[in-house]
Amino acid sequence: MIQNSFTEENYLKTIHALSGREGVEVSTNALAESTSTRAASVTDMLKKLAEKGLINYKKYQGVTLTEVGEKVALNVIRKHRLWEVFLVEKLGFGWDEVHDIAEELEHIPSDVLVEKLDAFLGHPRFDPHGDPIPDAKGNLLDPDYRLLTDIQIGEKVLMMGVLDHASSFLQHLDRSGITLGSVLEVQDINEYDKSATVQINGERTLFVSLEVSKNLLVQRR
Amino acid sequence: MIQNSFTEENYLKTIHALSGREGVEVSTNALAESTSTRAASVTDMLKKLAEKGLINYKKYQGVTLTEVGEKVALNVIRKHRLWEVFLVEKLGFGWDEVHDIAEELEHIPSDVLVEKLDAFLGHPRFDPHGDPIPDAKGNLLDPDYRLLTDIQIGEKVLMMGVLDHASSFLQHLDRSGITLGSVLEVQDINEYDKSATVQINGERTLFVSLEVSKNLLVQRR
DNA sequence: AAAAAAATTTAGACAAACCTAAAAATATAT
DNA sequence: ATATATTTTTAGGTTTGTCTAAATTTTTTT
Ligand SMILES: [Mn+2]
Ligand SMILES: [Mn+2]
Ligand SMILES: [Mn+2]
Ligand SMILES: [Mn+2]
Repeated sequence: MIQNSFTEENYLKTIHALSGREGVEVSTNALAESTSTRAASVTDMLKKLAEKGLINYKKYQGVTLTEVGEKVALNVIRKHRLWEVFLVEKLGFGWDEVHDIAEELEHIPSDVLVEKLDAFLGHPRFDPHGDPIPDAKGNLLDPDYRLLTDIQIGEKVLMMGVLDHASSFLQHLDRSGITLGSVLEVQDINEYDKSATVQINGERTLFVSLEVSKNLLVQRR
Repeated sequence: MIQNSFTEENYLKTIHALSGREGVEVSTNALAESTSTRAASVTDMLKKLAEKGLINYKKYQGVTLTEVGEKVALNVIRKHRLWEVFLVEKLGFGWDEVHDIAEELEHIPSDVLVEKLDAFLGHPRFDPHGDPIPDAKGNLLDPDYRLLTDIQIGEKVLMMGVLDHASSFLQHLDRSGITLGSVLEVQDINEYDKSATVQINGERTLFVSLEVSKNLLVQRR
């Protein structure tokens, strides 16, 4: 098996993220934006990845992952999320502190390591942010969560994940006492600013701004 | 704090290893040999490391680590050995399987990560090969072990570590049933080939070749 | 359908870490 | 003390992943 570089893996992961589940074409500029590089650099890399058979690329047409590229991307994502579980569950990091470290750990190349880590963690299905962890074969769950903004007054939902992974957002949730698994009941929605009054675990009530609601993934129970 | 590259860290670690505890000058060729590069490449890197104040370098005179360089090297060694403990103790790897993976993990840059890992492992003082783990301040124990070749007939010693870290050697020890902590009693030494008859934990006796004796670190009890 | 704007690619460079071949310095042998 | 051998450095290139500026293609507007 040929080794992909750190950088190549990051491009594949980014293409996967921007491509969405429908596998839509990703533009050069979108990739430049996401990878904090210039469009010209992206073009260079796309040529190389196409050469290696990891992406489908036709000049000016955007890119999608090939089957092989998808496999590689999902394996990197698997490692990222497993390491995040390790950092939170075993080392006691906060969910707001683990992304950057996992960003490095995800490139450690050893299949045995990943499988042993997975077993050590008890084969977790979700990472600390509620994102599903692909299995060793590259199967990725697609839990159909909805946003808190889509929930009607009176409904009770489970907090299942976040759209925004920024540590500032996660820390805000910590201060609000909203964690994965919290039961949220929408008691009222303000007409003017769409902020919601939400009861948490049948206890405290809390005002949740639209900005926050838009980034909370929840599930009906 | 300025970041050193993966490669720079490996050079510093190698200089530390070749420099020994006396901090003797390391030659360009020795570094080329150890890093599997050419002397010309080593010279390039030495210039850069000297520029950064990590080594003392005068053309043609060999190199030593500066205080700062030593700190960096010891921190990399600390991370390497802690990760090896993790891989063996927590993930169930054999001591013959962990070196290459730790070689990658040792470059993950996060002081908090190292300290949390250290705590999670219970502040181990030695790695799976018996090598002492530097503390957070860069203090490194210097246990004065001796080689099994220096032990007289009739003496009982504790197996404390290995000089050779090659997996082939470690696997040979596994097959012989010699592990860290084994009590070894030298019962006889063959005049001709210096092979030893050794009793392990007061049980089985075993023939140990000179090649093996030369690589076993032991301690009088 | 042409013009203007936006997106993308090409051309030409650069830094990091490596290489080979040649030159220079140091060490060893006569 | 010279000659020879060894070690180390310099000179000039290569590859990877990046950059800016210019050229080209595609998209949008008029
Ligand atoms: Mn993450
Ligand atoms: Mn995550
Ligand atoms: Mn090791
Ligand atoms: Mn070790």
